[in-house]
Amino acid sequence: MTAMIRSRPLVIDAHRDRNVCLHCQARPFSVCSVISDADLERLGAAAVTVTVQPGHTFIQEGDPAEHFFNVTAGTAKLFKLLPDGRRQVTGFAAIGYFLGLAVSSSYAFSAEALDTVRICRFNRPKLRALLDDFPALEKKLLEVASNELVVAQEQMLLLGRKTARERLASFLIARANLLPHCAGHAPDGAKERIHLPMTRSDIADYLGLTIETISRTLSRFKAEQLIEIPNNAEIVVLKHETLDNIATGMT
Amino acid sequence: MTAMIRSRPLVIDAHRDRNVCLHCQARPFSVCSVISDADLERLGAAAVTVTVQPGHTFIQEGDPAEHFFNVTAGTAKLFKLLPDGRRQVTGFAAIGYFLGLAVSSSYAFSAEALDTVRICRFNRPKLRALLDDFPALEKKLLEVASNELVVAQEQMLLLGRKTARERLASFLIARANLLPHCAGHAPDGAKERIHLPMTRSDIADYLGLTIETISRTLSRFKAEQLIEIPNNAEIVVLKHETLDNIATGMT
DNA sequence: TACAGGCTTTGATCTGGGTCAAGGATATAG
DNA sequence: CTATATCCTTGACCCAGATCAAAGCCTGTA
Repeated sequence: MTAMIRSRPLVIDAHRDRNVCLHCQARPFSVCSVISDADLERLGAAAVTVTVQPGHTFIQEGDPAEHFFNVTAGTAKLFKLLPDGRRQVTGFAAIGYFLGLAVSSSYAFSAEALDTVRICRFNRPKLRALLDDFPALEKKLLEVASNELVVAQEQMLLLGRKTARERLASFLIARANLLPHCAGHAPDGAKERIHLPMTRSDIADYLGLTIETISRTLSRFKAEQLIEIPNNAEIVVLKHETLDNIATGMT
Repeated sequence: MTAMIRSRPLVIDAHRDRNVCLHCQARPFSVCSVISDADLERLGAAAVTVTVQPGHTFIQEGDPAEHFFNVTAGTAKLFKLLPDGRRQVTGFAAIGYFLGLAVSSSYAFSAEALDTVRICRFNRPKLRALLDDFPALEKKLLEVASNELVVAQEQMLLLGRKTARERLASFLIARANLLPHCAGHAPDGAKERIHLPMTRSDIADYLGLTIETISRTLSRFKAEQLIEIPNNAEIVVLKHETLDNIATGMT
């Protein structure tokens, strides 16, 4: 039974709860945080909860953009392809991420689940109605879009002008800053254990490098005692400040 | 007299016309297009018209973001710098461009006028008031931000995964598609004359290359009869389709 | 007409990161 | 426990584009 469900790439959760949003773990991290508790039922009614299995591509670049998504659990990679298969990962969508800003009539990117991903799905008309009814939601989306643009420009600087070493350092620092405690201010002593749900190949495609360069550069960081690599999915940042200096080209 | 004005980097236009917006050349291309004629006076009252001389940096990355701008004439380059001077041009802002989306509390980029640039300047509180009074304006900004994100992701693909040849072809095609007539559908026969207000150095910093590579690649395109270069600020696209195929990696 | 200063082009050489290739670690299936 | 697959690491070598260097070529000034 569970095996059967496991084998299906997309699962639309059967039993709908009118209070899904009220108990949602992702709410404080997402655009939904601007909706008051009183209006949550309205929000929940517009959304469909979907579970995506690891490796499944649930948004295909170029497809008509009928749905918008909010990630409530897991992580997805967002990417664009060239005809010959070259890939650029444009970002990773984790809990709270609103998917569907970089969208006109069709999706500008594809999205694939890295692990088991849970999403809230809205169709266009229902989202439109929500935005009309809750101006705060529209304002929040604009704010989120602005932040995404800042991040995108930072990534252009990385892709256009940084060395492999600087790119990896930037990536590790950005990941470390996602951690709840004292973002961006960890001293060189404190150990920060960061989780990497993506493969080396995904990191390479995100940073405009190859897996070999990722591997070599991480090995070098390890040799320099800047990081530890307990396993492939985790990295311990030993010297946050030093890595931060490398990331910003101050070396 | 004119010489004196020329020497000042920023000129705030003295004689304010309450109907500035009504006769604005940039309106059809800008976010202001969603404001009805009846409300135009309100819009004009919130804006200050400013002229920026070529070469002047009128937005400095990191400065507190007190103003938002709308370009009404000329072109500016938007860029980010690394401490050692490496530069990434993240875009070019021409007529109708709204400056201030990639902004949190401080500017995420610098902006420098390439030629004489005219801008409408809004301060934060006044823009906030306009957005509250005209929800259509907020919706329009979200739409514009979405489009910018699509463009930004396309640029990440270019910077992360395209060859020098593909980058230049992409740039020329994007410029050609800015031309009013039949965007994106010019046959290989038709001549499209594109204007380049920026230097080779700016193009290099936009495409993550060096001026030498820009120059060599353009020379090669010329030798292959794909383009003509009547002067440094203009390029005639002879084979749009062929360049488009190069741009998308289909070669 | 000459000269200065800033772009741009072109050539020669170098190198960071890509490509190719071999092995090692982990994981899931049988 | 072994087989097969997938991912990761490391080494040897190569090349697209960077760097270094030297002319051209405008445009404005006098």
